[in-house]
Amino acid sequence: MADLIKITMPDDTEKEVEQNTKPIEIAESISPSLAKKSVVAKIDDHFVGMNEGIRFSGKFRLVTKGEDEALKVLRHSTTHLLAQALRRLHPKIHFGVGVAIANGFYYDTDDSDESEKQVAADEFPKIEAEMKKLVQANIPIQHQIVSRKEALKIFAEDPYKIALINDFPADQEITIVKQGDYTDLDRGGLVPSTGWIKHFALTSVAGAYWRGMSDNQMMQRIYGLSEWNPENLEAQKKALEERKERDHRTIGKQMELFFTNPEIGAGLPVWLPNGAAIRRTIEDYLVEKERQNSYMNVYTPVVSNLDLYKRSGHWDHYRDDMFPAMTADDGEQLELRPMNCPSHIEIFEHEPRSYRDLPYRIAEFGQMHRWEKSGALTGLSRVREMTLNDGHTVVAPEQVEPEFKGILQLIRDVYHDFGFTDQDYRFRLSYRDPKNTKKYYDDDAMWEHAQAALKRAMDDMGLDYFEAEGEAAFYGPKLDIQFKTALGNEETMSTIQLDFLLPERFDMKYTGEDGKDHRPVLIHRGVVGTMERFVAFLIEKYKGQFPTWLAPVQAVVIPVNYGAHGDYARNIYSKLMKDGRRIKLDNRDEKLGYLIRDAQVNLKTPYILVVGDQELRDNSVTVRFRGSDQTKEMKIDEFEEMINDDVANYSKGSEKVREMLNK
RNA sequence: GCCGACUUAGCUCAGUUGGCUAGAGCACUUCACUAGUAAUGAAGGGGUCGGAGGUUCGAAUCCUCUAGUCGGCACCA
Repeated sequence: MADLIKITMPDDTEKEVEQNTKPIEIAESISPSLAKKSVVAKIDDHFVGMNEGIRFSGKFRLVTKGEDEALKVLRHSTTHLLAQALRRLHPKIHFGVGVAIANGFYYDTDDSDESEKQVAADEFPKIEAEMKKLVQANIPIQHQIVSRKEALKIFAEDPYKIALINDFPADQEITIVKQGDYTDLDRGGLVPSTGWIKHFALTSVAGAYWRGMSDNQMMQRIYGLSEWNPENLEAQKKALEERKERDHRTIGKQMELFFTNPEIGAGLPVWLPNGAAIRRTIEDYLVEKERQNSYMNVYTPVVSNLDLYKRSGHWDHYRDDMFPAMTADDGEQLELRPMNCPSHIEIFEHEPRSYRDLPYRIAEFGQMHRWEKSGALTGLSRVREMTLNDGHTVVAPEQVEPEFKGILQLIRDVYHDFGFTDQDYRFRLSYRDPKNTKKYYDDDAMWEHAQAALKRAMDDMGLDYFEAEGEAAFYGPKLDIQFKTALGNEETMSTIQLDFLLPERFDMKYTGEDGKDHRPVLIHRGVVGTMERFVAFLIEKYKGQFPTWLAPVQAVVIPVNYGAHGDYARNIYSKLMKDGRRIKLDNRDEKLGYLIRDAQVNLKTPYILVVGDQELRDNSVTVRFRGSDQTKEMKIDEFEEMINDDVANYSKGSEKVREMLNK
């Protein structure tokens, strides 16, 4: 007779069942519909397949369709389905690690034992067809525990699996999963049979280093989607297409914002007039905001003596990512700056400083040059020349926390003006990697102290954050503000970095109240990171439909008939331009509908001003707001008041504008 | 940098297995239309097919190298 085990149901009732009872039996005893939608079971944190025996007592739970965890199980199961199909088509193919990810799954493959060509996307239809056959066959999926020796034997032909097994701790139980003729190493969390996997698609293939280490062999990572129902799969595919419509590279072309070309050089973007208008608006806004917060705006050279970066440590840490130094005739070595903190330190050091000068705040919109690896370059998000919204404040040690809070407040004020909410971002405290302290400034006490100070400040402000080891700069820990982009990536928007190292390196000091020299702390901060990345972010966020205050062209003036109304249109154009608005006069000899369409679709301008006989007579314009087909005739002064108000409050009143038009 | 794919007019894309002066739509120019809220009609100009080398009687189509772009990986002060 089998032993009894005790399982605790989700409602806390306890049940005694025979060991090796199958979860499906328990589910069926509760209700057939539950059994039908249960994907897998869990005992405590361990997965048990629906048709596998429960071995231990513990908390019992069924994972059912509709839960996020069930979707992960499905996607994880799809990796095995893919592998089985691939093994049939490529008998000698090897597999690395396959996992479920946010929108789907991937599996790393290596077919180099079989052919010179790795699996490529043109084979997807064939692979998908093979996967469908396996689904049709509804092959059971069963786990089994094996000894290390058995496992090594089973996977003797699979070098990557052997490597995984050899890295398992000695006491780890090894489980494998059998799916017909296919066997994989697996911890559990799979659907009962291949028939459960119905709606999937392979999407792309890309290189990926084995175990994520660039010294290792490169494998082919096959990405795919997998969903419970066809609607979700279609929605996923559609989302992939919509990404392209939002992509700043696509919109950048359409709206003529910027370009790059090989003649100028890879990763060196050129800002066209429309893009430059957006950027200039943001720069002007931020310089003014910084001024209000007691920052002094400065300019420092784009090239500096290389010794400056040797002294700062940048040369040691980032030499490979810096442009090669230029050597002048007289032997002086000049370096395109990758950062401007050393120059800002020189500004602080330019005169003796007193404690009365602190916090000493300077800021600069400066162009930085970094030798980004060719494979990393992408549109405006990753470039070799970028304009950094950089600022440095020099503080006494006891001022670190209040200054940190002040900077964070400035950042949040800016977010408010741009209409970002706390749903858009999360705070990351970035610490050094405790396992690899060699990468960083060598002073354990400093690190402990600084990391604790950041944490304390965040706790004081009552802000939620997460902690990330290994993300710190070499000179100190930092707060990074991570934004979710419209395309679903996460990137650093703002950063506040504590630095105890550079003040040492540059022997920074100020005279204290006691008349003695003291060592200050340097805080690096960026409110919007680089202009390139920030504008790319905004393009994607707004899908090119910039709020009026940022729009490259805030209104287009369209004469009904250029011959008859062109002069009047030009007058309106000139008046609004003179008053500070960005206006385009469309002087093409085209029909009204055509010009309106062009302004809406391509320029995505907020306001269209149509003028014809009637407007000429009334000294007015007929206004149409982007996204609405309502029009309203108003006096020019009236319109000007409206658009100026729109700009002045960072377009937060654009709802009001629409209401006005709808009257 | 690494793996893979791609690269044809300003833009978006066609161009069968290599074979006649390389195509379309949009954009641009010109002409006609006194044009009222998401594309008026007609005509015209524009590319040697990313670059270099090679195979061939013949290459946008095949091969090699190179540059750039895209999808990822690694990197990201």
